Amino acid sequence: MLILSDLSIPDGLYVKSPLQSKLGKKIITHSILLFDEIGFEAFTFKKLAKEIDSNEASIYRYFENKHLLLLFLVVWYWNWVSFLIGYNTKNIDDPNRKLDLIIDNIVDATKENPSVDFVNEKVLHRIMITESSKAYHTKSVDEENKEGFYLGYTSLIQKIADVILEIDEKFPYPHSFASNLFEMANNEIYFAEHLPRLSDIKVKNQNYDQVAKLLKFYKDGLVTKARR
Amino acid sequence: MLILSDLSIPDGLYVKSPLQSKLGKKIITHSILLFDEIGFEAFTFKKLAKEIDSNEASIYRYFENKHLLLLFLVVWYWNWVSFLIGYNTKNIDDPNRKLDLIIDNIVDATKENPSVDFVNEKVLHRIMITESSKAYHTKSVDEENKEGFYLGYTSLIQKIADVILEIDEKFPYPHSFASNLFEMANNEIYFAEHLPRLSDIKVKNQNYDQVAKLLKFYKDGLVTKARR
DNA sequence: ATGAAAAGATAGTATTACTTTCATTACTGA
DNA sequence: TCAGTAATGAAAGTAATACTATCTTTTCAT
Repeated sequence: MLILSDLSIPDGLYVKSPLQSKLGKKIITHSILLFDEIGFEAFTFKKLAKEIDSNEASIYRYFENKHLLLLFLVVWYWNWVSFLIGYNTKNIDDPNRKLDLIIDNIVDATKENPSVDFVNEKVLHRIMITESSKAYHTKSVDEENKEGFYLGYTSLIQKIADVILEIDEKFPYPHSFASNLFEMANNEIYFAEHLPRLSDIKVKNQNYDQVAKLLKFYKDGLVTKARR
Repeated sequence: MLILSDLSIPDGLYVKSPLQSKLGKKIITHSILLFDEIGFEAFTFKKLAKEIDSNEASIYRYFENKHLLLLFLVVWYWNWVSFLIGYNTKNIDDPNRKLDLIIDNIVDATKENPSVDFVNEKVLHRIMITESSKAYHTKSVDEENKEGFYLGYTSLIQKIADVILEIDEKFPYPHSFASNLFEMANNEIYFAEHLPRLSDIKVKNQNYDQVAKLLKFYKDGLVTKARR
């Protein structure tokens, strides 16, 4: 089982760390389920409190508002994927193979991987697909960025960019390509499920293999030693 | 000047068409400015009413809620870009050149192009970059998709996909690539401005040339006759 | 067993997201 | 041109949201 402290999260994201107490963990567990069930817009602390037989005021002792709670989950997810990428590529030398594994983890980190007991990673992944971009498309991004809330994302992208440069040290857009892989993975899954005419991918039974194939097609087309 | 009826928008998106009356147009004009100024989350009909010296109830006669108002603007934007792409590529034969022009329009449709008097397209573009994805990442997508609210997007993507297939009839992901170009354009601009470590692009003075260059790099790397 | 910290319970406020009703203004067409 | 209708404005009301404050009870660590 994964150790919590591996996934360090900037304070400032929370009022009091939810990872240290029973109630805190219940908030995390059930906020994931509730976001998934009713979506970010309809989600309220009152509804969440009801789910866990607690009350609004208690939840406010952990998180200032639902935006920061979502951002907490998003940061958790970034850190978790980051951890898994390190974990799964640690003994791999070939950067090309490494990038393939990274793609597999980006597309579906829940596949045969360590997990944390009170976090349902499968459901968390679903939230990320639908809601994650709302966490950083706000008027408060710049301020939050200054506070280091996005270090999880930037360091994940940096890791991927490094592997891209290992394959092709002259590649002109390593960070853009890395973040695009990440964003595209979510988008393609979302489109396949909800707006299928925006995609050529078919997803059935939570099987995202075609998405991984698509990302690898991008990779092989753009990032190759022989390109120039 | 562009004729409004070129940009047809499904009814159901609005209670009463805002394009037929003075107040309706004021709502469109100022909702664009207000979304830009305070963001989707802080935007309310009450605040908008104050801006246009009207009142909440009157705005509710045009739009059910702010989500549908945003979606209206997004659909408008899709239709506008779609129109411009047709307009700017109509006498071009070379599909490769056509796709380059499409990319230019995706990245910055406000450059030297027809516009509508009561719509500030520059500001609208900014809203699209920050807020557009919120319009279709909701629990109501499927229902709204059934009502045809996303035909503007799907037909735009279909148009682009057709050009991609003109270049390379065997290209395996024409729709995914087309929608990714569109989404990536917005993302890269957003990242360049707010989370620069997620991108290699620099944007200064609203100059998005580097983004266009990036998208064309993708295009040239992936979509070529000689690829196989 | 005691004291501090955490959680629960309750109540309260301002704002949001609407709906309803009625009065006023504008516009339309015989 | 004036009667009727449609559009807008003004006001008030409701339920839910997004909090904050205060006080009591429970839990937990020494």
